Amino acid sequence: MADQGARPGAKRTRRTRADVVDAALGILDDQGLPDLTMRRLADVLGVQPSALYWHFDSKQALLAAVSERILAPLAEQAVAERSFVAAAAALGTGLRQCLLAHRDGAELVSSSLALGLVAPPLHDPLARAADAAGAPAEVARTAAEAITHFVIGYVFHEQQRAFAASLGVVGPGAVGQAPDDDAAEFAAVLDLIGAGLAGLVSTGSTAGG
Amino acid sequence: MADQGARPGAKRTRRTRADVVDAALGILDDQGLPDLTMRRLADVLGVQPSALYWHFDSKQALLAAVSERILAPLAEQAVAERSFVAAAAALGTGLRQCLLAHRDGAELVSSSLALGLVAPPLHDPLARAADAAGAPAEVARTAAEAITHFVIGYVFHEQQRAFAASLGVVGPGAVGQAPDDDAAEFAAVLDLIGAGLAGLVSTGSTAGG
DNA sequence: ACCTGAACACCGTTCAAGT
DNA sequence: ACCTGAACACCGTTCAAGT
Repeated sequence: MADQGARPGAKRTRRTRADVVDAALGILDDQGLPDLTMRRLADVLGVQPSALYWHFDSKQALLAAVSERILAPLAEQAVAERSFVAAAAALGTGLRQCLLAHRDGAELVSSSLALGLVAPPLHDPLARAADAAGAPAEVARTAAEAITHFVIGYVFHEQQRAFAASLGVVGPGAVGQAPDDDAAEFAAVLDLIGAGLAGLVSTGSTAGG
Repeated sequence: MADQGARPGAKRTRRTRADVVDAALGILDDQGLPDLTMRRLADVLGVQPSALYWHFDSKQALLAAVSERILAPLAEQAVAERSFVAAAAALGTGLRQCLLAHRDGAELVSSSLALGLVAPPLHDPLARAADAAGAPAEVARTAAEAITHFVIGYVFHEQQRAFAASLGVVGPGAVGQAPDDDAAEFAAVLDLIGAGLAGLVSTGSTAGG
């Protein structure tokens, strides 16, 4: 799925947008986001850097396309959960898994999302879940905000810490956190948000608006 | 506090670490994080770029020092709240205010934090608040994780959206969100987390560990 | 439609040398 | 202790021109 490109004798004559995204995802997974440069990407594709600007307007636009690909599995995820709170938790874990599936996934998606170049991944599915469960739409939006920001922030931290550890860097934030504790801690905090959410669903209104 | 540097006739002979951080913060506020380059910073200080490497080992180390300065007001904030949940909410809003006080504050702090070059800003004060209120330390840690990640993610989004709007960019994520709604929405989600937190405090244990 | 070649205006970092 | 000067190895992007 990602191992095409500079295979010595196999020169494609033409590339498509999807080919470029494939190659970019390959570099991301193998080398990480800092090494995902237009010049390296062009190299892998056997093309001049300027050629990439025929396919994408800018590097940011390219990264947004990669972000969409990373988030794609989430759209296929069934939201047939027994309750709205359960659906929210399932989508939160699903988002985490999408981000963890690719090196620096959280950082990449975070910036595309923040720049508004990619659609918020939880808003639509949670709106549908709320509709199905009879929960108010305003609660769905608040829940989507809370969970999206928390999950991205959390996984960003996870992935950066993994990177720092790979360099042997030990900073003030790296105190005795074993990598296997992450999933448990993540689940704990997600439950925390879910508990608040359960209160909102029964009340039917957000607190600050 | 930030308007010193290339004042034409006023050439300092020597600079201190604090001078460099001052100048960096000035560039950050005036031009934003992408324009905070070692070369521009050297220019403002009337110095060669290489001179900065006497004061800091790397650009990341410099940015960490700037992050610490941005988070400094939080340390002085009194945590004498009536309850643990109230203290958590107050610290969350305090963190948001620190980040909003400087252009691209959330992005900058987020990366320093993720790299472990700066101490997590809420862990210590929340641990003290839990101690004072008789709440378990494990709850304080979970709360700190949830609130820190949420606040940084939220403000990151706020600031990036403000930037995108300043360029006239309209993407799939920028649908009808008035900038004045941010504070209300922020408060709503913070309350959401607080509600879950209240449950935890009475229970005395986190769910996933 | 898809790409080359060459250029423009930048980056962070290192390191010998100066005072 | 603090900084200069010069270099190294890069960046993203534009644009005329080719096929």
